[in-house]
Amino acid sequence: MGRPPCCDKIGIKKGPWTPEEDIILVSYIQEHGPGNWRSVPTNTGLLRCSKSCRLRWTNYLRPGIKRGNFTPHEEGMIIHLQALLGNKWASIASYLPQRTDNDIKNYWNTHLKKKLNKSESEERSISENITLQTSAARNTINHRSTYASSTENISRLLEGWMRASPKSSTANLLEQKLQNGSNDLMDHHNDQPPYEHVEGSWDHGFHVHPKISEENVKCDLDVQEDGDGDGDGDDHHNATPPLTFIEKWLLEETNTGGQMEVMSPLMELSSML
DNA sequence: AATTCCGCCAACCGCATAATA
DNA sequence: GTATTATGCGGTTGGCGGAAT
Repeated sequence: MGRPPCCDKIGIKKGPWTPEEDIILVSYIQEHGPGNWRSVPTNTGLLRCSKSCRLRWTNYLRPGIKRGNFTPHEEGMIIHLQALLGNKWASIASYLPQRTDNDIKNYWNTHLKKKLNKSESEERSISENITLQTSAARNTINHRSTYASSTENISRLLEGWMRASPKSSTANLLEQKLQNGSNDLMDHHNDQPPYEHVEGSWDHGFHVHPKISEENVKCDLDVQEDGDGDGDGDDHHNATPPLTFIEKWLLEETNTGGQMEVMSPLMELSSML
């Protein structure tokens, strides 16, 4: 019953990959394409489990991966996407096609978290001197970890975005949706990346993210709203494409190589967090 | 020069969900 | 419908290299 076992744990090699193993894996995937990881160790003779092969491919060998320092623009995107989505690294990575979720996660844990903590404590020391602060404002500062779970706060973030974006009408719609009670924006387990139109190619040194090849572009927002009581999902589908504002905005930012003048309001927002 | 400390990052582990017999 | 495995994801760890002492 069920599927056959993934791989027997006996004789499985662990630890760093050797160049020889990399070559074997890459040439196998070039021939057969990524996927069906279960058969990779068997067919290649690699003494690795399928998981390890997949991870090695997605995090290191996959073409189109950008390595090295993160640009300020990428940094800004990560900060804001993290505020919006929480620690949904795969979802965040889908907005930064050249970066892996692992890379982003590492960068967050080693750089950005410290950076934000530092600015947060500075912010706190300043705020302690301001007596006319509302308790809500204090919560914003002191409960960053739960920030993304608040629809209200997401709306506030979007307010900042709208100031920076020309697509205010779409933004308004999205904000309305959020204010109507949808708080599922951060739940990206079923999210599809926004760049499904991007075509991967070996020739261009770019590979389609595994998730891109799946054509079901589903919107968590709409799904959430279908369950909000009115049961009317069609209107929403006609009214707004899934996450259009956020996704297009981010894509445009990426494609233009980083427009810091547009990012600056976001930077201000991040310092608010 | 030797040792210790610290930061970075590749890889592993465990869990949740999807897929399949 | 159920049992079982595959796959994907996020959290965590361990090794390596450079900085500090």
